[in-house]
Amino acid sequence: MTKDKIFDECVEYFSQPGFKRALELIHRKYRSLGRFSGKIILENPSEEEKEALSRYLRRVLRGEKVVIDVKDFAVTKFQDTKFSRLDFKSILSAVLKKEVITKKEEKELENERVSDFFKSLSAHFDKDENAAVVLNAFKENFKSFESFYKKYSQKEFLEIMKKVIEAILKKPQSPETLAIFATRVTGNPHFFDDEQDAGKIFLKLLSIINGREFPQNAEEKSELLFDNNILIDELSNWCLLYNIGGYIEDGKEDEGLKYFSNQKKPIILPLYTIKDYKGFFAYSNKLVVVENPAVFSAIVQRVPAISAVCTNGHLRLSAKIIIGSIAKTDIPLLYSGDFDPEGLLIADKVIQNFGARPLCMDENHYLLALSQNKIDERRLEMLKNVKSAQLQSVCQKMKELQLAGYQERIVDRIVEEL
DNA sequence: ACAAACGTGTTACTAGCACG
DNA sequence: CGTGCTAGTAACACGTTTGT
Repeated sequence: MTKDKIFDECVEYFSQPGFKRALELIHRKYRSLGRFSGKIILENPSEEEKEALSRYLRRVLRGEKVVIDVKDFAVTKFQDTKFSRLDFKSILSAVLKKEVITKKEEKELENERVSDFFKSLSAHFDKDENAAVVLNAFKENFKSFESFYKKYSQKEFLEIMKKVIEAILKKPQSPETLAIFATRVTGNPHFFDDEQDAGKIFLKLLSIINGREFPQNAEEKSELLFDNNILIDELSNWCLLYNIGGYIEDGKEDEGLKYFSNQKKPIILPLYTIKDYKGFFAYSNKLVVVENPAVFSAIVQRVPAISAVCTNGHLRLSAKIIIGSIAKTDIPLLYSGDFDPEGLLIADKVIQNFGARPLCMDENHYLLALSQNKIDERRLEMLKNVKSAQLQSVCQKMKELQLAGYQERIVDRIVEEL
């Protein structure tokens, strides 16, 4: 009889249904121990199982529980069969139709696969020193990319990573929109869109290389990309300005903004336009920042000499760039917003980031601005994120009253202060 | 003595909700 | 309709316990 024939015969023998459960358990034991030892326990064995196992182990098995010594099963008793020249492990593998390896071997195998992956990736960027830096950052932080690695086949992931790393190496020297940038690098304008995995991976790696946290929201995303000369939402991310000038290059004032200021006309600038300025400044000796466009409008009409920025809700990148730039010119910054959790959170950010002074945002003005609108528990929770000392007392009062207050009601007081 | 299993505490994602 | 928040859940790492 040839070796193959006896192997097949052996597989057939162990494939009988009575062995199935026992062999599965033996397989599990081997995975954890790395050898055939220990005990397995079959609860409630069927007659079929008892019969098959009794015959093989040459002892009578009965009762609700069958305990089998794995070493006895796989080594001692196996030696006594006519299959003794065969390897029990390969038989087990053939019967269960799966690999018989330990957890440790499994890990090592996986590590090897990952290391092969890195090798192929490095090979693609052969001798490029800049790439080596990026590759290193990727390797060292591989953990945070593992979910993507698992999601794709190695080949697919390799292709994605090639493009992502290429993109980082080719990031623009002067501002460029994401769609144009993606087309330049990959031929596909949507390749790095942030709902795509490639976009997420790109952002992740970019944030690591920039030594930053991964962007938590749309604004942080815009900001990270903007700092790398990539623009998203370049037309929808805008900011409302009044009496504010800009520098085209150092010291050279922009005539366009100057014209609108002289005309006392508010204007809206999108990120797309903002990107071309070197800096911004206020024509007035102070800057007032407001959340609400209606209040902005009232202030501009009644105090025409003021310089003003309207954030129109949450602080967006366009407003941050302009306010940040004006803050550097060392003039006082005043902020006024609504008295609700969102409004105080915005105020907190403006105070923390740009050293602004709250304008009419104390407890007294809160009481004047008070409405009947209830604030629920969940929204009140947000108040605990307010860090500024200047806002603590009004936060306290709000938790007490659980009512919102609106800027519109205190426009007169705001105007008086300016 | 060693590795695996278990339990616990922390972190990363996801879904659902309220707001503008 | 998109956004940011919280809370719930899954994944993960660490230290301890258990079994051979």
